[in-house]
Amino acid sequence: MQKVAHLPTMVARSPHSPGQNHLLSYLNAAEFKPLIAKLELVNLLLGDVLYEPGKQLQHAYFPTTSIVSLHYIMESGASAETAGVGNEGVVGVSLFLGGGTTSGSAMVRTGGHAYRLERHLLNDEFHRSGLVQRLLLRYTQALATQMSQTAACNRHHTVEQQLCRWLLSTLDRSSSSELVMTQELVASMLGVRREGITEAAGNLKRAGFISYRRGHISVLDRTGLQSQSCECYNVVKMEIDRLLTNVT
Amino acid sequence: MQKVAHLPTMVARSPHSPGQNHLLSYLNAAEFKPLIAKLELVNLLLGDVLYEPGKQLQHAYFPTTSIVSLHYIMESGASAETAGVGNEGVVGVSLFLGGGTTSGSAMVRTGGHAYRLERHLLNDEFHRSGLVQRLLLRYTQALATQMSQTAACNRHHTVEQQLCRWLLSTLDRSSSSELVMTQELVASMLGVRREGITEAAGNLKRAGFISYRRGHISVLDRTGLQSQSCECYNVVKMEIDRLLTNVT
DNA sequence: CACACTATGTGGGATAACACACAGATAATA
DNA sequence: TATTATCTGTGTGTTATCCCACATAGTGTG
Repeated sequence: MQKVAHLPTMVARSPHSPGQNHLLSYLNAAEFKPLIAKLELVNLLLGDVLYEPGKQLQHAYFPTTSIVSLHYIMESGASAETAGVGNEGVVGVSLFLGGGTTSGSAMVRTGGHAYRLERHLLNDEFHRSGLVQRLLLRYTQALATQMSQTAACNRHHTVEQQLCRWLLSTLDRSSSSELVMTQELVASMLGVRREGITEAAGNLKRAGFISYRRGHISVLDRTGLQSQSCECYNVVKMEIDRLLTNVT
Repeated sequence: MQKVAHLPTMVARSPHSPGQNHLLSYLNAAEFKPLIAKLELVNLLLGDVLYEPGKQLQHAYFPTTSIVSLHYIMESGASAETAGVGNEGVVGVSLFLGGGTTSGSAMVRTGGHAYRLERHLLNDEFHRSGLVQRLLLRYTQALATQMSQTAACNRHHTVEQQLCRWLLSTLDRSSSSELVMTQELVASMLGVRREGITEAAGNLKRAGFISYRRGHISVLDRTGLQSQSCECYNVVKMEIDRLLTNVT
């Protein structure tokens, strides 16, 4: 998913580079150097909460190796992920949309790095109405696509199909085929019971698509997973590609 | 929901006025007269399709008395509404977000009127970076809130709770307490079977909250419906109010 | 008025997911 | 190494929703 062909000069050689984030990788022109210089590299730990309902977000986060879950926590305490954000996107669209806060939360679901930008700097850049604005708006549409696809998927597809979709989209945001996460975490992201994930994962293991041990899931057969996944994975992936490839 | 207190001059006295749409009601300053003049009043019929996956949208629609459903149609043919748009919003955010098309569809679910604006005119105005842009971006966030709340709601709440939520939000967009719609239509919007709606509606009727006859549903006790509804109705309503009240 | 069409009501059986309870296995720590 | 935490596996029973079939009741039309 991370196409950096349009960006020969910024591809990461050093362990950390803003170019590892797909949106930031577009900003290689000289005019963006001052902006890039203001990015702050942060290390996000599993479970870190980037925002909560009603709390003013202070920074936008551009993940590189981390993955963040946007989710809603119900009054009952149950929760459900409505979208995920990895190196293809940015956490904090409400900053430039104007709301400042949202009714949902953002939590780190895979530890790793991200570059963050202070909210006023992001807003100033957004209102220059240039490439950054176009990128952020297109990404906003990609995010809306994810949310509405999740709504339809939650309605019509089985836990096993959804687990496949979720593993595939997580894999796209990871550098390794071994994902570090417990079944408990996956369950809370999908908003189902842990036992349901145990059962679905058992099926996928028996089919030879994945293997796992306590806290780790390895994808052995990506194609196999796709065959068991619902269409939602592809719909979202293709829409992200369409919206965020060759933005000028 | 349609607070027009900030707009004393444009409140509808004539049967049709752009001021009946909450977003358009903000545009009462002299500078917007040329824009308002370019709005075209259209009559939308139940079932009209405003856009489909992959098809370039030609106009943005600002409903006044009509209600439009944004939904996704699965490969299986099943569908699910991901958000509704009435006099509080606009259909076609993908025009200014940059995608042009979406993976979902938009269909009229309550016949009525809307004002439409040719896509280039909308885009030009958006890029003036003034009030219209701020309104559209805030509405975009409200729409995203609806989508993600629908995702969580589909995961955790019962058909009856969701029916209450849906009736309440439809009522907010209607001038009458009698909604013109079949149980079949409601079922396809919520993405459940018609029998499920028959059963849930029967319960609400027995409780005295609604009455209905072939093709018509009347809300008798709004408070009763709220008591049976999930929290999702209020979350979305309050967020729309917060985001779209007193925008300057 | 008769008819066709569509909407609504209801029942029986299947199934996916839930809730709870607990056993076994693995990792972290003392 | 022993102990404790936590994670994973499994069973039983329950429930919401689905699927299918068909009965009943409105509504519009010729």
